[in-house]
Amino acid sequence: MVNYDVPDLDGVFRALADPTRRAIIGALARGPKTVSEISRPFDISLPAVSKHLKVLERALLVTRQVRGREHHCRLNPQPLAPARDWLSFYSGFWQERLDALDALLDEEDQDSDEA
Amino acid sequence: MVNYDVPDLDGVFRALADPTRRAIIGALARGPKTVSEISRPFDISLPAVSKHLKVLERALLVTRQVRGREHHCRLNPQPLAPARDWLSFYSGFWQERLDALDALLDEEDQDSDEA
DNA sequence: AATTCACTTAACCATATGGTTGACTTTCTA
DNA sequence: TAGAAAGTCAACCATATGGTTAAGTGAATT
Repeated sequence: MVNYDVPDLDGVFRALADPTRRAIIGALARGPKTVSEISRPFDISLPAVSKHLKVLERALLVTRQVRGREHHCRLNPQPLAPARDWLSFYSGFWQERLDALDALLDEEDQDSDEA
Repeated sequence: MVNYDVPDLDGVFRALADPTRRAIIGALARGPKTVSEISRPFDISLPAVSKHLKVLERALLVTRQVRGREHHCRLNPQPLAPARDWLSFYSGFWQERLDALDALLDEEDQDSDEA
């Protein structure tokens, strides 16, 4: 049983950690595509693309609709949001605050070293 | 030779695809820590933590400053920004536009099926 | 009915990952 | 100066990843 309540950051980040899969997402952002259409620009075998799609599906980033012998894949960007939020939390506007804090802590460390 | 111009999305996303490493980042966001301090809350061996830190360092997310026998680790959030930007591009406000486009393409597909 | 097309599955390979324990180096301390 | 402390490194293990080719399944075409 998979837990749909807690966002699967592991799966999403792992899915994004491959340039081929990111490119697939980029392609699907322009609209749904069949597996063959997806695989066309890549210099790898169809089974390799099939595996990448399975990883993306496991992360719920891609859904598949079978029509006859064609599998139409579509991007589902929803799971990207928690990942983006996680990253936004740890990067961005409060960076300076962190830097200032680090500098302060460094001074304190040096003070205690010198004491 | 490592390319510092192009952001290493692979490395950053791979580094983030592990809950222990994300927790380490969370801990370091509260200030620099030694390796022992970092490893304390975790139920894994010190070498395991050491490996995680190496992955984070390779992604330039953590820097290390050796003082005597202690290694002080510090979070470097910079590499998170390109990852966050990538995610922001593919999730967020223009989601609705994509949904509308998908729906439109679906209608066209059905039209051509029925023709 | 035979063949081609769109895919998946299976088996295999090399390498990476995440963990362990044990040995080692270096630094601090009693 | 002996020993403890902070870490890394090395070797090992099980499993995952990303790729391949070959075979299999089911739908369209001729």
